Amino acid sequence: MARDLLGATLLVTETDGAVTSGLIVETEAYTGTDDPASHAGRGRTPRSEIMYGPPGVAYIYLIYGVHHCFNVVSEPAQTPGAVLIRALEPLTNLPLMATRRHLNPTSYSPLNLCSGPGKLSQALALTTSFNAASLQSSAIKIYPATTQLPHTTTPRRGITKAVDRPWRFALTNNPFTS
DNA sequence: ATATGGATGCAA
DNA sequence: TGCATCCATATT
Repeated sequence: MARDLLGATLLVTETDGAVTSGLIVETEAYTGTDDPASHAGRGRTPRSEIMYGPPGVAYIYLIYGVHHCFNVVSEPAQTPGAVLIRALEPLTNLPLMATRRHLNPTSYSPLNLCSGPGKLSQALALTTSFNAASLQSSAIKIYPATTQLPHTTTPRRGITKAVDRPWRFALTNNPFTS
C-alpha cells in the first residue's frame, strides 16, 4: 500500500483557490495493532480512531507541537493502518510553497520545499483542519501512479520502537527525499 | 548538539 | 491534574 502511493500525485486546493501539488517520492507504512510505532499500536483511542475507518481519507496530526504530518488511511475498516507521506517532488506553485516555508520566494532550493513530512505539510498548507477529509474531495485529490516505479526499502525514520521493520519506501535516485 | 512547544494518553 | 512522550525542523 505504501509502495503503491509512490509516484502518485497529491494536489491540494485551499479555500482561497490556491493550488499546490507534488509527486509522492517517499512513504512509510504504519499498519496493524501490533505495530508499536503506530498511533494505533495501543489500540483504539480518540486520535487513532480514524485509522480504523475506511481507507482513502487523510489523517493529519501535530507532532512535537510544531509540525504537521500527513498520512493516508490505508487499510479496510476495522483494520488500523496509515501511510505517512514523507517527501514530495514539488510540481505546482513552488514560489507559494517557498513563501509558506518562510523561504525567499525568488531564491530558494526546490529540494528544501517538501523533503520531509513536516516540510511538505507546511508547503501544501496541510493542517489538522484537513483531518478526515476524503482524498478525492475538492480540497485534496490523489491521482494514483499508473506504473510501479523503482524504489528502495529501508527502516522507518524518527521512531524509537520497532526500528528494524523495513517499512520506508523511496523512489530510487530521486533527489527530493528526506 | 540543541531549542522549539501543543496535543495525546495514561497514571494518579 | 501532572507528566512523559512524540511518525521533525532550523539553528548553533
